[in-house]
Amino acid sequence: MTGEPLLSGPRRPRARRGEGDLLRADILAAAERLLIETGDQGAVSVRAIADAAGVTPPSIYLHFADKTELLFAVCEARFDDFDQYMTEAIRDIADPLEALWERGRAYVRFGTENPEHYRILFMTRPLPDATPAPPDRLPGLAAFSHLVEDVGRCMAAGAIADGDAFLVATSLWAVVHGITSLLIARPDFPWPDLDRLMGHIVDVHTRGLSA
Amino acid sequence: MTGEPLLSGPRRPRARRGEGDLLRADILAAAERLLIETGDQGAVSVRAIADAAGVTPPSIYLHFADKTELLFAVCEARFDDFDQYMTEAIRDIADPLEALWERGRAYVRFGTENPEHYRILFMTRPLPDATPAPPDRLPGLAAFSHLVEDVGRCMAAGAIADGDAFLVATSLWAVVHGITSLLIARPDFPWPDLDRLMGHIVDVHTRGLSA
DNA sequence: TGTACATCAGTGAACGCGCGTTCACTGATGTAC
DNA sequence: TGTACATCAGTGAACGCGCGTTCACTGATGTAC
Repeated sequence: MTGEPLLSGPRRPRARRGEGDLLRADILAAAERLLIETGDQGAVSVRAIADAAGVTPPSIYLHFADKTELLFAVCEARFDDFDQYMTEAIRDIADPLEALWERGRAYVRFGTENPEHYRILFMTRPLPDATPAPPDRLPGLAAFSHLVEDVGRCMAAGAIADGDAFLVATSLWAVVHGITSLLIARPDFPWPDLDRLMGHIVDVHTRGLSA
Repeated sequence: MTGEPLLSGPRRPRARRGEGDLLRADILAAAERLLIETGDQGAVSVRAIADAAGVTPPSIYLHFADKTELLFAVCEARFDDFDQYMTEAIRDIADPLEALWERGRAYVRFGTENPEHYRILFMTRPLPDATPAPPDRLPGLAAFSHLVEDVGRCMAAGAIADGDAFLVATSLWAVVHGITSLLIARPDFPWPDLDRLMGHIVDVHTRGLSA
């Protein structure tokens, strides 16, 4: 009596000698794909990832010490994407205040279009890795620094009142995160039209932060 | 050879006839206690809840159809607490604008002091219950309605510009939720002093929403 | 050019575990006569 | 007041399952001579 095949998906061809690291990328891609498909971090098991990558579970451990390290690596890659997405979105905007608001809109857009990524990035408990990572390599720090720089530019241009750019950036982050995460976590709420809501928030902050 | 005892905690005395519902309350209390202690919804198993309540796992099913129903019941109770906490906090504040801001501060306080409750209420995916609950019984709606009323009072008093109270309330909710949930999910971030941050946000909104 | 060998990518089977849930049952409690 | 009985709260054991991880291995690939 033969058992079920260990791999239900297509089998991945074995990498050539010296090219073992190719599998690492495939595993990361598979893990991310599963996160998006299932929409549930808890449902993404090592077995499922291995299957999606076309290999057997032990192969995972050739490239990652354990499941935690694997998921952490997925997050790091996503943070980079997120930062790039926002940078791209405001590249051609000359007015610093408009750039700041567009960064906010891009933030909400990325989050709502990639809810599972966003959930991993900002809505889950920090991995119990216990090593709080040196502040200069805190995942997501680059993106936040870019926000602080945008705020600084607005202050320099006199578009918003001079003050603590870090404090202002933190509170703006809270606003866009609040919208994004509530849209993800409470889709059943009778949300007003998103553009209208964002417009209102931009208005309030334009007046509230004006010089 | 005798096995391990099924209950590691103290055994709960059997309820008297007709008082079986007492266990229901004990189970809810135990589930909530575990959520707070472990700080992880996934770590709260039916077995652990039963043990904490001093009964065996099958007893749970005398009172709840399944685990989902049990956790949902816990959430409903928490929503009520949350609403009451905020109502209490602003009871003696006559000025409508000051009451509005204090409601916000109470919101953040409740969330950061009860992070696991808050996580269940607003940071987890809606239970796959699939019944989106009639809007009038949406858990948490009472609390939100009270916020809308506060905003309406501010508009009536001329403390903030007239407009769509629902829209304003939604965006204020997003702000306080943003702060609360980020504080919970990203404690390692170099947060500014919370009072200072809240003060800044209140200032911005006072100016931004002024008539 | 041919062959023995070391290296490397990946496999198959199994481990021990905790999970949600079901089922047949026990034994205390209140009730009817 | 005494006893048989129905009811009810809760138990003990087991179910099948999927999990993360380990271990000894296989077989293809490149290299040294």
